Amino acid sequence: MTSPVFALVDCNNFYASCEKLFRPDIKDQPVVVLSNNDGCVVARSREAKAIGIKMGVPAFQIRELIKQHGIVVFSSNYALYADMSNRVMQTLEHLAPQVEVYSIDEAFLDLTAIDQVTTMTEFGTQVRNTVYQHTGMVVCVGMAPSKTLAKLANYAAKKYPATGGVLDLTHRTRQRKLMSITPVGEVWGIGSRLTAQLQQLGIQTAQDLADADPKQMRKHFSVVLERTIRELNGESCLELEQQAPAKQQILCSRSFGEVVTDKAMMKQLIGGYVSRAAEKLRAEQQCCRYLQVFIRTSFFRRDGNQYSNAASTRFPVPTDDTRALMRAAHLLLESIWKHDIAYAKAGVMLTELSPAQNQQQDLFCATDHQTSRKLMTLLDQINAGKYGKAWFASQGKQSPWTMKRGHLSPAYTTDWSHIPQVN
DNA sequence: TCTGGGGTCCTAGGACCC
DNA sequence: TCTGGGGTCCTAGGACCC
Repeated sequence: MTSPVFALVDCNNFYASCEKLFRPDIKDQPVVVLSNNDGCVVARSREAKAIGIKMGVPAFQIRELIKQHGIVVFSSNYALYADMSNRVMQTLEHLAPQVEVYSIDEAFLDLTAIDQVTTMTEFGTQVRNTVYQHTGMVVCVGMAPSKTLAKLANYAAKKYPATGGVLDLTHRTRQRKLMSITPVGEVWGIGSRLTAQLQQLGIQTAQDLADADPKQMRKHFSVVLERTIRELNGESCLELEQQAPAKQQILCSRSFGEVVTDKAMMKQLIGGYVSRAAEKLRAEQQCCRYLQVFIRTSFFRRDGNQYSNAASTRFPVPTDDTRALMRAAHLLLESIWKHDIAYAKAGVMLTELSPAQNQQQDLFCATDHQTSRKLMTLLDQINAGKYGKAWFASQGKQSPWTMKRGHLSPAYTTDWSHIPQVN
C-alpha cells in the first residue's frame, strides 16, 4: 500500500489579492483589508506586511502609517472573495482527483495516485501556474505525507522565496531539516497558549515537538496534541474530507458601529440576525431545536457597567421557520435585557441541527407545516433575486444593522453594473 | 472617539442514576 | 459513630482554526 500524499494549496494574502486583481493601478502598492465595521486588519498585501502592519491590529492604531505610506484600505467585500474562492476551487477540482475545500482560501488535495506520473515539484508548479492562468490568483503549494506536514510545507513555500512557492516535503530528511528551524508555534494546531506551555517544557522547534513522546503529551495535554505529534512524524491521522460535514451550529452576530441603548432598536437588530441565521439554516437544509440569544457590552470598556448575558430555549419540534425563531428570540431578549447599558454586540446561535426532511412532528402542537415551508421558500426566492428584498416588520423599515464600510470595493464579479470597464 | 465573525473539538466537573 | 463506586449525560469554558 502506498503511503498517502497530501498537498495544501493556499492563496497568498487572499483578500488583499482579490482587491488587487481588479485594480491594476495599485498592483505594487501596500493594501490592507479591514474586518466588519472597518475594525481590524484582516488581510495585508506583501507590501503592507513589509511595512510592519500586523494581523488583527485595530485600524485606528495604524492611521498614521496609512497616511505615511499611502496604504490603500478596503472594507471586506465577502461577495467578491467568495466568488474568487469558487473560481480557484473549481480550477483545483480539474487538477486533482480529490479536493477538500478547507477554508475560503485553502484546499487540501489527495495526491496519493499522482506520484507515479510526475514529480511532486512538477505537479505543484503546474497547480500554481494553472490557478494563476485561470484566476489571476497566486498560490503556494506544500506537499507531504500528512496534513500537518503539508501545512508546514506550505508555510515554508510562502516564507522562503527560493522554493518558488512550491515545496515537496515527502522526504524524511527534508522534513527534519525544516522542522529544526521552524518555531513550534508555526505548527498547525499549536496556538499561543500551547506555545507558551510547550516552551516551558523546553520545546522550542517543530522538531522538538516531533521528538516528544505522544503518549506522555496526551496525558499532559490532550488527544489533539498527540495527533499533531504523530502527524509531524509522517503518520497520517487526519483524512481528506471531500464532503463538508453538516454544520453543527449557525451563528450570526455583530459588533455595532455605535453602542445600542434602546430596546426597540435591539429588537430590530436581533430580528435581523435571526433572519439571516434562519436563511443559512434553510440553505443547509436543516432545522434547529435550540436557539440562543446573547447581548453584551464592549470588552474594551474601562469604566464599569459591564454586562453580558445569554438566554436560550429548546423547541418541542425542530424548526426552520423565521417567524417561530423570531418570536422566541424576542422573548429571550426580554428576559436578559437590562436598561441603561451601552450594548456593543449581540447575536443569535442555532444548534441541535437536524436534516429538514423527515422531521418528527409533534402530535399536540398544530403547526401548519405545509404553509410554513411554502412561505419560507418564497421568502428565500425573493431575497435571492434582484427585484428587491422582503423582510419582517420587526426587523424595522430599513436594515438597522448597517455597519461601517467606508472603503468597500465594487462587486466586480457578481453584479453586472459593477463589471470592470476597459477604456 | 475607533478593537471582526464564524466555526470545530476536547475536557472537566456537576447532576443524576443504579 | 459509621455514609460506595461506577457509569452516563449535559454544559460551560478553553483552545484552536481561518
